[in-house]
Amino acid sequence: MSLTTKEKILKEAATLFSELGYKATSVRKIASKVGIRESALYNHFKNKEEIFLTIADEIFVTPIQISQEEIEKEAKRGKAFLNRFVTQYKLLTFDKHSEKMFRLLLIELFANKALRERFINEFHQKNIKLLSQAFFIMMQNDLIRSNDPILIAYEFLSVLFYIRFEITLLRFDNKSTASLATQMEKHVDFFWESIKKQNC
Amino acid sequence: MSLTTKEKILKEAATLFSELGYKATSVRKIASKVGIRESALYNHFKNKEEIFLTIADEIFVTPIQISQEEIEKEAKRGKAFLNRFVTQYKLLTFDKHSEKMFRLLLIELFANKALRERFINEFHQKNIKLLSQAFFIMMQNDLIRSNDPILIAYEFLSVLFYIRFEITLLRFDNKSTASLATQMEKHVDFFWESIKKQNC
DNA sequence: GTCTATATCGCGATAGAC
DNA sequence: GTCTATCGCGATATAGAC
Repeated sequence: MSLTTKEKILKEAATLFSELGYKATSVRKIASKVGIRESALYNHFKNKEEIFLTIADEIFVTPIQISQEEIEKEAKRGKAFLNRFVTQYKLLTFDKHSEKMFRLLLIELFANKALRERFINEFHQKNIKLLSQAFFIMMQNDLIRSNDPILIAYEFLSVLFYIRFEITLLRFDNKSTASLATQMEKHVDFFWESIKKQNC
Repeated sequence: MSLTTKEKILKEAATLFSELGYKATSVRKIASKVGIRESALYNHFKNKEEIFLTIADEIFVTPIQISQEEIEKEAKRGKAFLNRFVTQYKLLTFDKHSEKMFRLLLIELFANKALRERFINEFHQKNIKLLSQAFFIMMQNDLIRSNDPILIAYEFLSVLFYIRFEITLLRFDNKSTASLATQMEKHVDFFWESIKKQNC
């Protein structure tokens, strides 16, 4: 619990940036929350931007990773793979720090081209690639009906993102997200029924 | 093409707000684009916030409306209703002004509580209500399998929103959205196959 | 490493001449 | 209705004492 001044700065700045955005967060406010003067802050960081960039790097640090081998193994299990994916997506959505970083990303998305590109690559493309690989394997194993794996991946991911987006909005105003917490599981059930091989 | 000064202010301010956000758009920049001094601007608006609020009102002005009667009539046509809905959603997504207003909404969403509430009500709830009514009618008419209409509405809308979100991001950097333009139609096809009554 | 003091800037907004 | 001039403020950032 005993943080260095530098760590305290990053902690308070992350909170402020993720609530007010880059521009509206002043060096003054950060210093005030830390309990030091603005000038003292410049002993730890070159300028405001350096503080922001240090924090922004965390946005794309995903604690959860699935290896290529795991995809191939897990995808053969069909719906169980989707459930596992959603469980991890839910953890990210409800984890306090991940929530903060996701909000920061959304707030700064149109102000920062680098963030936009990393969003497309790491939040969209990476997930689409992973999911379409899994759906392709499910088709090979005759678990789901034949279709474009990328289209299916798109359909599956979109709903999760939308729910996360809504949850992030509601939580910012301390509103209840109870109904949305189960929405992701309902999505897996509905989706699996849509794509699975029919036996009729 | 001959705009009054007040109209010019609104036009230039809308562009700036939708690119930089409220805070980063200065009265100075607006006046400069219009071709007048800042002080002259105050002859038309009380202050910066009044300009913003005038523009923000447009965000929720939807040119397209479907009446209750039309829903009941159109929903009976099943997939044709979904195609019509998506056609209108696509028009909004690719219309220059609507795109600008949507971006403004996304940029200011976490800075403005009123916008968040109107987003939930008018972009989410309103569409979910309309769609779930339509799906309910489709179930009554035995066009689609029995299920929770709200769940299905959620699944249908989420994908459209996600595609619109991505298109808005890509267009901001003048990147191609060609593949996404057809993605919405593919969504209808995929979705209809998922929910329609099977005859097997 | 923190402080006080200060430089410099851009911001929103107003007063008053034309 | 537009201009010049100006005010007061809060912002980022630096210099130099302790």
